[in-house]
Amino acid sequence: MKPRKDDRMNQTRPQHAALTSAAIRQQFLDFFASKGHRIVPSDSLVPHDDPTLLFTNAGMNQFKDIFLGLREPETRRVADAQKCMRVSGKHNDLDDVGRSPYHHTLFEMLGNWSFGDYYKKEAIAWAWELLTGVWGLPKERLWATAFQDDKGDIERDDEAAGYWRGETDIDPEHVLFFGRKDNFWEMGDTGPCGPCSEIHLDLGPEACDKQGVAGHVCRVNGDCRRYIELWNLVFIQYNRGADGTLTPLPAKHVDTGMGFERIVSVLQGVRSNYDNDLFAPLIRRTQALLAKIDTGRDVMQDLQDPRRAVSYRVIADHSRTIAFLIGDGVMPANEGRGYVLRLILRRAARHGRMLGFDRPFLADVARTVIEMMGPHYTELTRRRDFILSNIEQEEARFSAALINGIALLEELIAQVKARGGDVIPGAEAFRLYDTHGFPLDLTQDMAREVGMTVDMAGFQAALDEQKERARASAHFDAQGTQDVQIYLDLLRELKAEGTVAAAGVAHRYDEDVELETRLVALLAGGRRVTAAAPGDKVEVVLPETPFYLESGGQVSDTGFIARYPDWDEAAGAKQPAGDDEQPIWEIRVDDVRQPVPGLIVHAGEVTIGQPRVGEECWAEVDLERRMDIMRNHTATHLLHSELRYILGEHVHQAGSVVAQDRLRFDFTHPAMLTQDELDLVEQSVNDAILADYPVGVSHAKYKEAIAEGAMALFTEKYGDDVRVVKIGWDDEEVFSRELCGGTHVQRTGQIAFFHIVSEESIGSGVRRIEAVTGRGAQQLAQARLRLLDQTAALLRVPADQVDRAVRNLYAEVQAGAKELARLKAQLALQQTAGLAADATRIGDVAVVHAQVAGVDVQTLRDMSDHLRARLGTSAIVLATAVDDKPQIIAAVTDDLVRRGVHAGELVKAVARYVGGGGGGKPHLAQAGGRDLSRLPAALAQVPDLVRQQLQR
RNA sequence: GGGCCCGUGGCCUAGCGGGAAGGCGUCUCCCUUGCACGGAGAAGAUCGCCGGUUCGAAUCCGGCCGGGUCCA
Repeated sequence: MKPRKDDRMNQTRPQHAALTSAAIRQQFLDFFASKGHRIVPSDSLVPHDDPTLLFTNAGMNQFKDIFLGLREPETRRVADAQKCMRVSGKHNDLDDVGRSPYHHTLFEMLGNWSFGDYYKKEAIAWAWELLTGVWGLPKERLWATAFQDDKGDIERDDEAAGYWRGETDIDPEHVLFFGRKDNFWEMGDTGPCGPCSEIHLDLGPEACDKQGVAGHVCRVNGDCRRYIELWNLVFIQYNRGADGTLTPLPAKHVDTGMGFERIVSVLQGVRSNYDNDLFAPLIRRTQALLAKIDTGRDVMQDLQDPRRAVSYRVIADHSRTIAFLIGDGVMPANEGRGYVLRLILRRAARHGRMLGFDRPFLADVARTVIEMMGPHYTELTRRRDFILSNIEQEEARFSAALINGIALLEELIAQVKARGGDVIPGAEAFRLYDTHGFPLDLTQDMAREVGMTVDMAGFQAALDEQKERARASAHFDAQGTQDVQIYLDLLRELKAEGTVAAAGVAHRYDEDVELETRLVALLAGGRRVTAAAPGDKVEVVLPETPFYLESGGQVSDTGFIARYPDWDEAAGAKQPAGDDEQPIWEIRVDDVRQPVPGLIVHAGEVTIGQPRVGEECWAEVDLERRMDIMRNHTATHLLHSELRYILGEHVHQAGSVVAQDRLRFDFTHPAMLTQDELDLVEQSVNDAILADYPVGVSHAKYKEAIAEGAMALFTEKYGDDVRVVKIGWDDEEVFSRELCGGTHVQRTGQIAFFHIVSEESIGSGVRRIEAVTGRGAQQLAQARLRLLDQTAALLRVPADQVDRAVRNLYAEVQAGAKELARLKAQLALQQTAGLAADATRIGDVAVVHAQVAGVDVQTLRDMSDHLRARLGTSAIVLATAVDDKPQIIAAVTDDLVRRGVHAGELVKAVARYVGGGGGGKPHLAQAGGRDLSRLPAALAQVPDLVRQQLQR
């Protein structure tokens, strides 16, 4: 009997039919824990310290520094499940999502790492043990690959192949060699790299999707779906230099990655990832939601329809991505990561609408994502409400964009139809998409409904043009790409000498603001020097430093490094003798940087003398400036706490700057703050200052600190040991508790005063508050009060009555202006009688041409209206002086207009005499000029002009 | 980082170089005991802000603020 498809699939998982994805993940982690690995949490999807990366896209991202030799690992064996995204750049799976069974925007990568510890033998043996021993995959269906250079330059990886044959009981025929494309891994053009060894699974001939294709042969690394890659074991053993040569690394590493969704499908015996228990519940949830809406069909049959099935899959895939991204602090926005989130969210919403959703539904699907994934990715559960409300808001924004777009498109269709066309111009379709965010496929759908098409070539051309423009203007600032190599060498050398500790330059900002130390290295112009002279720009390395290094938004300290004359004298005289003591040499420190982890350099200028490497010296932080910074930093925590209290728990920090003169705090909040809210926030922060809470710094384990409710920044990377800044009394509910490495005042009272300077938007859903404290606030208050006093003096009222005085003054001015206008109008109307009597007669036509004193243009118009009504058939030209410049109004009755008299031409001709121009409608026109003295002569022309026009 | 669109009485919109218009809402009166009833009248606008061009700017140009949207 021929085995049925299902039977065959079952053969690949004989032992664990009921394994859940959560159990599989846990078994992986437990397995490597049993092999001495430390299990670390997944890093954020938002990479820190790596501007080249939009999203975490591989398990090794968080260990990149270790492979590059920039950071020492805390332990040599780790394993984890890392959330990753592939939606941009080299790896872009977005377009395949939903169409292929295994491409996802968000996925988990299971990995185990060795940092200079175990190597190929163990990595191979353990991978085999887990797959065949723990998970019971059939050995005869597994294949292994190893590296053999197709270019013949690099050594063949017989070592790996040998371990496959020697350390496992894999069929030796199943060990194959492949070239660079499949089996050599490089991080970039230069840097660590090495051969890799992959494990593939044969799903059986039925899995082939190229059956019947002429010449197709199923094979490992082939082009069909029969053989799938399960696990990639990378052996990092070389460093590729800038010249392309490979040099063996002293410490060899292992970097492995196994796609979680795929192994779950394999172990659960399903063909498509959308059928495993990571995705299927999301599809079911979507169906259940849809079933509540009258779609006119049985949604339970939807998956039979390939097009609808794609929509369900896209929604399932994207809802995971959306929930995780927002969980990691990414907000829908019009640029960067936020834009990718918006794109994905709107794609999902669009697919929902194609299925028949007529109301927001994504948050409901995301709720299921959180229920499913929350137990392992606890940030989802912690930020549940935040995630859901953000999804709701963005979906609502999308709905608004659609409604607006539909109205615009209907208008456009009507225009095209009016022209007798049936093609919507590409440029117009693009404008809808580009400017109004209206999806192209919707434009096409709506066009089709009325028998029209869209000019796709035109659309594409417009899109290309847009892309070209964006690319042309993208200037990637070559931000002083100093060669890090010099710093790496320097640090290595200093460590070897023992002048700098193995852990790097000791960072003592927490304990001291000045300390006695030694100048261990000097750089000038990017080169190492042994001495420097006044005026030299230098970088100074000390074995330990009291200077704060910019981090967590707090700017670096400035100050001095100096050597004093009493240095070598008797003990006890080592203190700088006082302010008036002239140092032997002095370097002004303007900035503090860390070019490579562990190496802190003080950048500045030599102001006095000639510092020499090896000399002892004092490092002194500018204390006054540091105090200002500390006030601002503690105030930032108070502000954060109050914003959450007053606006709600949805407020999360989205960045901050703590400088000496101001603080800047970015946070998530959907709307502009009202004045009342701002006032309340400001007052509450000041109350907290006056309460004079103690500020304490403690160290804790990350998990414990979070469990106690400490606020952590979304995008920040925290080690296991964290520093917690607590504001409040011990025996009461603490006021604020945040993970923070910065410097703070001891008691909030030292902040003295807090004042908000501005509140603004920096993107949808993110607000920015700038504020001042202490001395800055005092100076600001002084300047403002002075201004107020001056204003009060001008108004001749006490300062506290300035607002009322201005209001009264304004009301008076307005009332006066109104009354003046009324009187002027009255006066002017009284003049119309005289003007009418003086009208020149040209046949049956009355012509009025006169200069009126002390009126405005509006009054002239009113007068002309009256004159026309009074005189009947008439042409009227009235002028006056406004700001010493002539203003002219011409009015003509309708019957005269029909007889060829045109007020616009009339007024234009008159205005020409006074050096101006004008125009208007045939019955009413307006003009102005420059030369008031010629106005009488100009007006005198009017009867002739009217006569000419009548004769035409 | 680069584009594009929008900002007009409390709300929604028209006007896009020469008298700030309409609808909803508010107020007064009339009619009417029902539902978004009908009629007459009134109040309410620094046309987002600041500059520039022009005889003249809600309108054109530039900058800023606020909102929307696409690309990188």
